[in-house]
Amino acid sequence: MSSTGIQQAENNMSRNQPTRIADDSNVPVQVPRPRRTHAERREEAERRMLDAAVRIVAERGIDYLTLAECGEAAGYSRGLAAHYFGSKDRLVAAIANHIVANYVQRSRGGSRGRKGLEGFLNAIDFYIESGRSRVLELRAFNAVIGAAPTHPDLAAEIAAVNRESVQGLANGLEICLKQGAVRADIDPKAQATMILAMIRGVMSQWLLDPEGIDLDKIKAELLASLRRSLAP
Amino acid sequence: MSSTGIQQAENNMSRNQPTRIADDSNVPVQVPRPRRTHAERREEAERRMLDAAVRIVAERGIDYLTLAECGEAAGYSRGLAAHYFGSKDRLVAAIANHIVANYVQRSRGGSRGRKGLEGFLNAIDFYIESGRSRVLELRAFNAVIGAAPTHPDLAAEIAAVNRESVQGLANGLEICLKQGAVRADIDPKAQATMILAMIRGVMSQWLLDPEGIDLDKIKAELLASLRRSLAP
DNA sequence: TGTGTTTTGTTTGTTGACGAACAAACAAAC
DNA sequence: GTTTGTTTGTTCGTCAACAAACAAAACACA
Repeated sequence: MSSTGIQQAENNMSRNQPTRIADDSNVPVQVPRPRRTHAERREEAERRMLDAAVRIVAERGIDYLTLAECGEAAGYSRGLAAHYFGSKDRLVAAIANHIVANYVQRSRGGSRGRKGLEGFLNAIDFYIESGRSRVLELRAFNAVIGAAPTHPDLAAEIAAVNRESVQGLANGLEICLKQGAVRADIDPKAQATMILAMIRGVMSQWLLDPEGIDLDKIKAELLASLRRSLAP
Repeated sequence: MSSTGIQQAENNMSRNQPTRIADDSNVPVQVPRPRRTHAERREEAERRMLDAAVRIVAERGIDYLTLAECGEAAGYSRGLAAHYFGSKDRLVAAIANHIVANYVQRSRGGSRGRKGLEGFLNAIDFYIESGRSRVLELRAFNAVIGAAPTHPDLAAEIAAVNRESVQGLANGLEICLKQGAVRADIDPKAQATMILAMIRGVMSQWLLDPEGIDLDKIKAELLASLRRSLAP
C-alpha cells in the first residue's frame, strides 16, 4: 500500500529554491522556505522514516525499533511515525516493501542481455551481490523475514513478496525451458522456491558469520551445482 | 552453556516417592511432597521455562516474549525467568540451544543405517520432516535466527550452531566422497552450507505460506536436484 | 533418626524507565 | 479559511531490575 510512488520524489531539489543554510553576510538568515508541495513533504518524510527504520532494525533489531525513535532518527518528531504508520507492525511491513521496492528498482537495468541458463545464473549472482553490497538492507530484510511468521500483518505481506520473487525466478526458468536451455523434467516453480531458499539461506548464514563464510567460494559452488542440476 | 544435562532428569519419577495427589481416606491430605533434589527442581524449572518460551516465541514472536510471562507460562512466578536467564537476550540464546539439543537428541536413532549418497539424502529428508512435524520449534528457531544478526549475544551462539550443522552435513559428504558416492570435485563445506541454506530457506517460506508451498513437491525436487548435482 | 543451620531455589513488593495511544495545538500549503 | 502535515503534552500500561522475603532441600551433628 505504501510502496506506490517511491520511484518519484527523488530529485525534488531541482524544483525548490535551494535550501540556504548560510550565506555571505553575518546577519542571521531567516529560516529558508523550501516551498515543497504537500505530497512532496509527505513522501520525503515517509522515505526518510523508512530509511531510518531500516537502519535501526539492521543495527539493533526489530524489538528495539520504536515508533518514536524512528521519527526522531529521520529528523522529525516523536509522534510522526505513529501518525503515518499507525502501529509498529505496519511500520515493519512498510519496511519490507521499502526494501523490496528499492531492490526491484535497482535490478532493472541490472542483469540485462544474457540469455539461456547463464543468463539465469547471472540473475542469481546479481541477487547475491546485491545483498553483499547493501548489508543494511539485507540485515533488515532478514530480520523482517524472521519475524514475519509470528506477525499476521507481516506474514501476508512477506508471503506475497516471496511469491513474487519465486515467480520472477520461475519465469526465468520457463524462458530457459522454452529455449531448451534447461532439462525438461524440472518443475520451474519448485526449482524457483528452492533457489530463492538457497540464496536467502546463504545470505543469512553469511550475515551471522562473515569471516567464517566464504561467500565467493559458496557462490561459485552454488552456481556450479545449479549448472549441473539444471543443464539439459 | 545451559545445554549440559538435558539428557538426564527425564524420568525422575522412578526415584522419588510417587507424587500422591489423593489417597483412599476422605481426610484432606496434606500437600504432597515430591521430594525432588535441588538439581532436579532446577532442571525441571529450566526445561519448563524454555518450553514455555518456545511456545510464546512461536506464537507471538520474540518481541512479545517477556521474562515475566515466560515464568508464569511455565507455571512459576513472574521473577523466575529473570532470575535464571538474567536477560531476555540470554533467554533467547538458551531457547536456540534448547531447540537444537532437542533436535540432536531426536536425530540420534533417526536416520541410521543407509550409506552412500542416498543415506546422505535421507538425512536431509529427516531434517525437513523434523521441521514439518514440530512446527512450534521450527517457528521459534526461525524467529531466533532472524533476530540473531542484530543481537550480539545471540549471533555468536547461532553462528556456532550453524557451524556445527554445516560440519555435520559436510561430514556426511566426506564419507560419500571416500566411498566415491559423490563426484570428486565438490567442496564439502561449501556444499553443506548451501544445503543447510536450502533446507532452512524452504522451511522459512513454508512457515509463511503453508498452503502456497507444496512441501512434498519441493522436497522431491530438492532431492532430485541434489542427486543430479552430487552424483559422480 | 531426628533437630537445627546453611544453602539453594522460588516468590513477592517496589521502583523507574520507556513506549504506544490519543488529543490537542501549531505550521505549511492550498 | 480550510485542508494537510507535523509537533507537543499527557495518560496509561508494561516490563526489567533490584531487593527482600519465603520455602524446600542439604548438611551437620547429636
